[in-house]
Amino acid sequence: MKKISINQMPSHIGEEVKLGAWLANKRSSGKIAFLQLRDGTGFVQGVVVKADVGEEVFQLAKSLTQESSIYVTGTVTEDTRNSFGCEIQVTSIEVLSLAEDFPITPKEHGTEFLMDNRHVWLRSRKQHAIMKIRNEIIRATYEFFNNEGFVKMDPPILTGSAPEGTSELFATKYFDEDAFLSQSGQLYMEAAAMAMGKVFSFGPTFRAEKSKTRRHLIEFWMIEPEMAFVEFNESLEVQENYVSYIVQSVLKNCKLELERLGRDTSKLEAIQAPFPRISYDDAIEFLHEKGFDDIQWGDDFGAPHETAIAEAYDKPVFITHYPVGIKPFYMQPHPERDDVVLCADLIAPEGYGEIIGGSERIYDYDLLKQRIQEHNLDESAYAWYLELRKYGTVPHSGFGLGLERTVAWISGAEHVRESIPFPRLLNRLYP
RNA sequence: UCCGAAGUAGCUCAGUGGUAGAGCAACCGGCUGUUAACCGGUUGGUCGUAGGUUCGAGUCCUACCUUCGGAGCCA
Repeated sequence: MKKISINQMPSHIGEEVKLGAWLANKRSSGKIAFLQLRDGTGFVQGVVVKADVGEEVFQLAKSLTQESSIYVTGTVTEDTRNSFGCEIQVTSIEVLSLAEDFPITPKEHGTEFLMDNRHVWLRSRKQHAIMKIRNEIIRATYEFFNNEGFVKMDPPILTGSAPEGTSELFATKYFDEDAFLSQSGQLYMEAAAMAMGKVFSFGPTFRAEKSKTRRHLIEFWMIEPEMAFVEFNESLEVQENYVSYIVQSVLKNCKLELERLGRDTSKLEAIQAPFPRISYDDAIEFLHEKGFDDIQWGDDFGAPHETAIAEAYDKPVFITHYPVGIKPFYMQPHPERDDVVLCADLIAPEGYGEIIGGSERIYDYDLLKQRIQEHNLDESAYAWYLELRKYGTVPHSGFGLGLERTVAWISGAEHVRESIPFPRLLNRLYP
């Protein structure tokens, strides 16, 4: 008899098969029992009919506890009453381990309890669906950048200096030296782009910020492409094509998961390049028209401002050309204005906030050196970065996409803590 | 760091100065198509911690702790 996984069942209808599974839940009456089975690849219902299996197997089925691990043998049948399309008519059950007192019952739970039990919360249908969507976004990311001729290059995680000096860093020791966990691989990716042309990284990022919102994690994953000979507007096109690609990939390959999450897929279907662009200048004017009198030209947007702008569109929107004073030192100035830079943030719809920040980078040696001095940065730490502008400098652009915010948006999760397997939050280092 | 809310059974909550409650989970029983199944029964408590007011405090007061939501900052 063939041992298969749940996701293979639709192509084995009518056959007798064996499944390794956990019992997610069960319902039973005097003569029939329904076992909700899961094996990681999917969820399926097992039907145990007393008249067919006999007293012994039936009593065994009724005695199973939530999350017990079993081997189930039975015949795969078609069933159109559920969206998966099949069931298994159980003939025998082998108990591998009888679970006791599984903490997450089929009832509501509070956030703290669920987070304390994250190691087993991941087994639930909703969390499983979000993790599958996260995986699909990662898979589509590799596919997109490979198709576009990018090379994956990995920047270091341990660094010796603060790349931007703005956010707080996690400090650690590197033998006798001070070291910090990476908060962005960007500067290294610029060096990589000068070697390989178009590159992208995908790795963890650490920010010791005391942020406590649904959009913030202390440790999160970022995709950072960097492209030589690519100017500002060309970079925006890559960004909108990339975001469209991952959304459409999820729609195509995660139908069951989106359904299980109750996601409104019509909103995702609309996510097709090109995306609207609004300049910082126009955004300020727009906000004033909307009655926001708490922001002036030169201020950075707060969360309510971003949300108000995003609500005006049914696609992600680029906010471009921010004032030079509220952006990092490495951004290329506008060719005709010295008060704004060639940068753009991409704001996701439905209040999920900024998912991409990007810019064209300064490629003139003297200007970059001047900016490093203006920002009071340690010149010796940036010597290698500055040198990139000495040896055949070229226009280049890049951006960073926050994976968890993107996962939260596409899956409709209310908080980024559900879009990463083991979230690191302000007061959360366990499990 | 600031603003707001909340801590009562394993979990989710009710209890508004006078005997500590319900649903779910667990356990026992019933039920042939259930979908957070349903029905009956049983078990289960240092009411976040410390102090105070009161004849009497889960309830009122003070301090502290923890969690949640938001702000700032950012992806």
